[in-house]
Amino acid sequence: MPELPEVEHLRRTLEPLLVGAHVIGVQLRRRDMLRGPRADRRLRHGCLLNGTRIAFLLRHGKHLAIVSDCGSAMGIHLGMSGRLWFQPQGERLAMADHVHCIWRLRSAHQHGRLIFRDPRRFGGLWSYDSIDSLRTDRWRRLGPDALQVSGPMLEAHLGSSARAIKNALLDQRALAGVGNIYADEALFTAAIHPLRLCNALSGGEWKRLAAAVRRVLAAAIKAGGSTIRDYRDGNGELGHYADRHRVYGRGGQPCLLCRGVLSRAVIGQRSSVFCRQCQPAVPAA
DNA sequence: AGGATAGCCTGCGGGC
DNA sequence: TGCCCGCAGGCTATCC
Repeated sequence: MPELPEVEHLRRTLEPLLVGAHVIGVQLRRRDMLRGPRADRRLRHGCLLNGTRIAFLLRHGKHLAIVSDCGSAMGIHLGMSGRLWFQPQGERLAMADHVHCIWRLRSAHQHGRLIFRDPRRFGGLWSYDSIDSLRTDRWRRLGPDALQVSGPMLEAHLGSSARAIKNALLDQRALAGVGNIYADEALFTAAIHPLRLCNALSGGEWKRLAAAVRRVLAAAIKAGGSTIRDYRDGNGELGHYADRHRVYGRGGQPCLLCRGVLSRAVIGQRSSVFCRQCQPAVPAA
């Protein structure tokens, strides 16, 4: 369940390990994990960073990009169960099943491998000649990054929508980076019921919601993200934000604010947890 | 055209 | 012990 905080924490932990390293070999074990524009079969220079030197890592929403100093870029999406980690040379490959791609890296101070594993294969890799073409082809459809979102931005994108706010928050075209966990957490923090319709929210509520989204995401990044089952960072370490979830996964348990029982409902085919008292369906006048 | 729905995919835990 | 089922939810494709 990597959402924005997990991907951003991953970016931060991988950056010092990868930047400056030469990609001296790429082993793509499952060709169909390379998505988007068709790649040539031999992974020529630049394709999936092959033969390049890594310059920097970017993130937008839940999407990660690794950019080489010759300009080529690789897009990565972790889907539901994707993991990406660095392993120093000499260590045996743990969890070798479902490993779809391995990059051999060499730098002045360290040799090792970057490993992409994704059992459910909802994620994938994309290869581009430039970061601009990745942005144009892949990222153009995404809304503003959730870490930077403001009330007016949210209202501009969603204010006229007839959808429930919970569904709208998960729409990456409107807001990039929020998934089921942080949607529930942000709605609870903003005291907004998940079934409220977008076109019925006030300017003040949009502002409150945007602030809640930013605050929840920033706190989660600081804690290294939420490890529910699969997530690990670039060094294989767990994230600790799941200990601080106030509603996600806590249906039937007491609300931490009012001690009432937290409700669970399926909204847009996804489980949602919220507090009927703290997040009223009809806001107080 | 916006919005709802089905489908992709594997692992895990509960019930029997 | 082992099997079956439901659930987890990222996204895209398709339909209404």
